[in-house]
Formats: sequence, C-alpha cells, structure tokens
Amino acid sequence: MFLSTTTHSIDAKGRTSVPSGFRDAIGEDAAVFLWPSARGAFLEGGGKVLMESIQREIFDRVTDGSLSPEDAEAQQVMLLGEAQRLAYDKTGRIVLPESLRAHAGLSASATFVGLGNRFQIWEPDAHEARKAAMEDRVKSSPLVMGIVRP
Amino acid sequence: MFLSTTTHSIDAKGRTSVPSGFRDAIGEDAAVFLWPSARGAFLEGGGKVLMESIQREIFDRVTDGSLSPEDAEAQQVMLLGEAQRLAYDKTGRIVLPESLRAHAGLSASATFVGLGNRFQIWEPDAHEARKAAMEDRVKSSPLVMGIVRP
DNA sequence: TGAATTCCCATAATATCCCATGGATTGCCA
DNA sequence: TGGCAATCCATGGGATATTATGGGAATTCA
Repeated sequence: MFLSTTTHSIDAKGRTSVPSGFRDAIGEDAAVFLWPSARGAFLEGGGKVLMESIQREIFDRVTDGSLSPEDAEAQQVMLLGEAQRLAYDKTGRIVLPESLRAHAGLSASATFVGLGNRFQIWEPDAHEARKAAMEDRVKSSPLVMGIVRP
Repeated sequence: MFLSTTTHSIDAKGRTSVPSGFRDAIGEDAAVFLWPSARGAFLEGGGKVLMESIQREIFDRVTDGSLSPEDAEAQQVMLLGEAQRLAYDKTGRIVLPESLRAHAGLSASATFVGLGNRFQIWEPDAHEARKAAMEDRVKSSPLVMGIVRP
C-alpha cells in the first residue's frame, strides 16, 4: 500500500529515489509505472499490479457496456500509451524522463504522495498549494473516519 | 505489456528499431506481427501471444453465436490475412515492408504506441493529431483515473 | 549478374551498475 | 536508560552496459 508523502531530490542525471516504503509496496517487479495526469500538472503512478488493474478495468467496462470502444481506446492511448515503466536500481533510484519532468514542472526535487493503490508525484510547491485546497474540501465533506468498516 | 510512446527513424533500407521495452514484452519469439488497421492510416500489431488470442477470440465468438461465420471470415481475411510476421535482428530492428509503410504513410520515422496487449504504429504527425483528439475525449469520458478498483 | 535482403561491425548517446558517504534511525546491551 | 554499534536510506560520482542507428560486407533470390 502506498502511504505518506516524502520529497526527494532530483540529481544532475535526472535521478530520484523511489521512497523505500513504496518499494516495499511494489514487491517483486522492481519498477514503477508513471504517466502524466490528464487532470493536471503532476504524475500518476503505481506498480505492476495497478497497471494490470487499469488494463483489465478498461476491458471489463467495454464488455459490460459502461464504456464505448472509442472511449476505451482514448483511455488506452492517454494512459497506457503515455505510461512508462521505470525500473529502479539496487539503491532504489529511477531516472525521470524529460517528458515527465516537463509535464509536472519538476526540477530540483519531487514530492511522492501515497494514495493507497497508487501514488502521485508533484513539484513540492505545487503540492503544498493543492494540499491546502484538499484540506478545505475535507472539512466540508462527509465524515469518513469513524465509519470505516472494521 | 506494451507501454509508452516512442518515435524511431526509418533508414534508407526501410529498417526501424522495435522499442526495447516492446521487445521485453514479447519474450521468446523475437518477432512482431503487424497489419494495416481497417480503422485508419496506421498499423496495428503485437507479439505471438496477441495473434493467438485474436485467432481464438474469433473462433470463440462464432461458437457462442456473437459473430456470424461470414463476419468471422471477413475478420480473418483482413486481419490474419494481411498480417505479417517480422522477426527482428540482434540489434532489435525490423524491415517495414513497402505495403505497410504505404498504408500508414510512413517515410522518415515511425511512432510506436503501446496499448497494453497490443500496439500501434503511426506517422509521427498523424499521431500528434490523433493524440490531441484522444485527450479531449478522455476529459469527457466516463472512466475517471483514480477510482481504479484495488 | 544485378538488386534486394540479411548479417555484422562501429559509434554516440543514454541508461544502468557499482562503490562510497553521511545522516538518521534502530537495535542492543551493560 | 544512556550510549555505542549496526543498519538503512538518500544521494554523489565514476565505470560499465544498452540502445538506437549508420554503413559496409556477405548472402540470397530472380
């Protein structure tokens, strides 16, 4: 499970460390999958399990009729087509390709945000701003804590 | 799994490199299978596994009645009949036959787009245009990233 | 024999590996 | 429970391996 938020530096070679907790969550296949979010200037990602779920969910939704074949292909192009598999080395680092860095406006450092089955990568300042917005929203949203099924 | 989008040059001999990530996804049988798409000016393709799935799916759909024998034969003629098996050499290159290059309008370079279990090959500019259209479609499409079933 | 195709080698750029370091945390034991 | 040692983690830098691609030699086919 991808949890907590940490910021790591991006060195001259474009390398950054995948948080060690994230690596534990990924397991066997020592790689993260990243793609530019269609919803904003940040990256979305996960492990092999997530990519396979996404692939299957798109397929299943075409089968059950909740997604047209055209929409499905659009999703595949923008998500699978834009995603990259980045294997990390023994020290847990990946090289962030220039295209991904550009999409998220990353330069000196990157903030990894765990969201359970997936995670996001933000430019640190952008994440601060977005977190403030999220905080307000939580205050006016239905209570989640306390009604979680045991 | 076929992922990400990369553009490779086509040299004077008609050669182009199969993206290294695609070669990893293909495995043992060092070859790609390509055919002209019936849906537009691009090529569709995959590995041996994909071809076998397609063959089986056509068969199964005739068996369960969701495809008439006549439609099945049409699919076979246009897909299996037009497909070519292209083995890549030690450096990972294939020669794109003239007929395929013509169908997709390829000249100096080719854009490989990974879509999970299969991929497409586009003329780079055509792919740019198509991607822009897909982006719009994704924004108004029912599937929202971030709610993928765990 | 000529044209096309396949094979092999060369190269530059890039990505990956490996070792090293310092800081922080954890564990251990008196 | 204080403090020392061991471990883990993030990160820097140099060495090594891969990748994409060009060009020439060898082979095949008609």
